[in-house]
Amino acid sequence: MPGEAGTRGVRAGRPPQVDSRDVAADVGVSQATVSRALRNDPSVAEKTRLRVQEAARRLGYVPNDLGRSFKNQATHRIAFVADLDNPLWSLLVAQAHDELADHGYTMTLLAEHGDPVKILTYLAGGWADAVIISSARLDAQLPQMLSRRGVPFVLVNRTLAGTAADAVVADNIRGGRAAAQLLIEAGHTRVGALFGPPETSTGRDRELGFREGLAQGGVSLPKSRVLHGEFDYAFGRTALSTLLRGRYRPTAVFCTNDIIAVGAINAAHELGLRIPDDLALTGFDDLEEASWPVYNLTTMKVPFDAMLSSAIRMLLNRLAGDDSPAHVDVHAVTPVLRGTHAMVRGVAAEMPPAAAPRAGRA
Amino acid sequence: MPGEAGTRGVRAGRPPQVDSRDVAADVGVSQATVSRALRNDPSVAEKTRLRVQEAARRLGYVPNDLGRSFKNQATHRIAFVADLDNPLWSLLVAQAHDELADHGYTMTLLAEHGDPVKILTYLAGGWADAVIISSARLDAQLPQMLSRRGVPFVLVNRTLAGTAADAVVADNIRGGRAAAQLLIEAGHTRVGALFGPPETSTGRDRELGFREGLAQGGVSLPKSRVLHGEFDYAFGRTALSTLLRGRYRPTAVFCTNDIIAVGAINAAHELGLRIPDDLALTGFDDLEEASWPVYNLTTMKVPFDAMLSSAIRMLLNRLAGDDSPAHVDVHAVTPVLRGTHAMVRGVAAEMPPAAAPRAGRA
DNA sequence: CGTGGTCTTGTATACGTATACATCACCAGA
DNA sequence: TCTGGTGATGTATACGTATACAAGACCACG
Repeated sequence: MPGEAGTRGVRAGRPPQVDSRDVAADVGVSQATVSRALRNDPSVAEKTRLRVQEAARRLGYVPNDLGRSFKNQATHRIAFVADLDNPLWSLLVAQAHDELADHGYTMTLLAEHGDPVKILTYLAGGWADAVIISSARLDAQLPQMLSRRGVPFVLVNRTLAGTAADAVVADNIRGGRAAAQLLIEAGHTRVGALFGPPETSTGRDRELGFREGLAQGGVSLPKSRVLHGEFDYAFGRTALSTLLRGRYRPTAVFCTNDIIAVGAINAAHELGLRIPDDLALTGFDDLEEASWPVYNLTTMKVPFDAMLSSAIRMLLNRLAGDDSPAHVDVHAVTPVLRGTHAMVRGVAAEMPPAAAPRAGRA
Repeated sequence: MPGEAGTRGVRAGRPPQVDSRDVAADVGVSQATVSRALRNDPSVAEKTRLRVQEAARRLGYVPNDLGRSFKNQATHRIAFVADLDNPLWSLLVAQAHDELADHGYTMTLLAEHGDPVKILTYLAGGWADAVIISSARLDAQLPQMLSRRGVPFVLVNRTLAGTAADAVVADNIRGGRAAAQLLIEAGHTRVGALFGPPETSTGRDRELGFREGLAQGGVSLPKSRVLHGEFDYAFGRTALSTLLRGRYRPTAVFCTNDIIAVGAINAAHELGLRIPDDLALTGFDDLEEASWPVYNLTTMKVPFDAMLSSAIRMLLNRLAGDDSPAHVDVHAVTPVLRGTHAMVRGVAAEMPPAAAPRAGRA
């Protein structure tokens, strides 16, 4: 007969694992009673529960999570799909970890750049109870596949075309508009832009809003002063130099997120440009770095904390059985005025940048 | 009879899950054959395997990961315990994710600041096959508990007192010494230091090495020019100001990691100090930011890529059955000379900092 | 035509836990 | 004393997969 005592729970080369039956044998009760006692089932007599708990502690019993998950067909685990090439993810992941832990969930990380089929195989196989998707491209197929499989998920920071899905986003269009107004009010007329990837909703919407804002203010945005690229440092750094090589260089540049702006500031620093005198910049996101003295970046605050909390709340509700229609939660964006934009007093600089007197507003 | 078709695999409110028996019924073979066919067991006839695979695809069958993990008592999942308060973690996690994925493992993230008992409960319960610990305090109990439980683990970047455990570290003592020599060779005699937490091996060893290096060069390090704090931006920023308030302010400051150095540079920027003319700085780690123009930080390169790869290799070997004695892998640290240290030409500045001619070396 | 072997598939079972149901002890009330 | 009820525990089973073992089909060869 297989499964004799002594052969059970032996993982190759490891100490034999104590299971609930061992505890039961020790106390002299059934395995079921052990299970109940440790889960504080009220039907277990107080005295028995104490004896079981004592024995469990003494024997070093820890419930086997694999058995438990298997039985319940639930893992208490939530997958976080992030774009690990975008530094923003670490901010979101750290917060998500803590909030999920508060609710008894753990988090596993999946990179978006991984094999999508493999990712789906994991997720469809009961690998996690639900999914947080923090950085989807508009054409991503994962959300549709998940909803077909009935795996709850929520999109954070970005949305998707077509799919009706729970999502939490910032009001990127308004934010883009506000950024445009900021630069226009400061007197800039020769404006440039470093836009993010058009296949992301953030990239698309911020660009859209910014263009709208400029149009409302009667300021044009010629193609020669526009570049598209990734949401990363490298793009900001190289693209700014490119932008400044043009014939009519901009006096102000809209950067579609703070990372790009940081890259741009570094490029400006390297070129010996003074900010905001020679060149004004705005970012988007209000990462912590934006407030650091070396950057002191004027930007649009995106309330990631609140957004992520909201997303997690939505997801936990779904897990609790909420089956109301998909909901998109839009959070307002607020300008944070720091030192990288400035009032233009005189005429904007020509080829050799002339100093514009500083007039910080915040 | 329970378990009739139609009631199986129904998770509350979700589409019924297709299991291997459904596929078996569809093809007209046994469940065992399905399992074998999809795992490419050579004992399955080619024709049968194709029929099974076709049916699996058609029915949308995905193996239930919970059942599989349960059966195998293995998750193909590795836990990464990190200190989420230290920005360094995101660098390590991103790389670990990809390397583990290459080997068929997924990664779950656990914050060190979480409840240690809960963490242990997870890990002892078969929750992950192995553990990477990236940021242990010297007094951490987790490693001992893991080794008692027989859960394979490896320490990255930091080591522990007493415990014999697999670990991969940088040669922090030598690195500290090299940093001291660097400043001494540049002519600094009035040196200060922003040391990290003494209860981390990195903090302790880098401090030790730096003190040794200074002693060898005959340079003293009075208490008034030393501060201890966390490995974070806030410490660097506030501590530098404190340091400069002293009577005999340092002309050069050793920062125990790059994050602290970045904080210090920001503080210097805020105070209007020129670097390296008014104040020289060195960091430690060589994060990407160190090379950015606004920082241009002279630092000690810690080869995190190689270290993490080595750690993962060690861990996978353990999982493959390697039971050789614990091994500590020490990686060399190399100075990266950039713009924040400089040769001191004249006499070091007194209270009102006088300019020292710039003499960058790299 | 039987025998032994090879290929292929089926049958049965185990992994550890949670829980529906059965059972038993005990006590209150008639 | 018997009945019905309650509280506590035991028994049996299911979750989905992987695999040892049994067994059947088929062929080659004597």
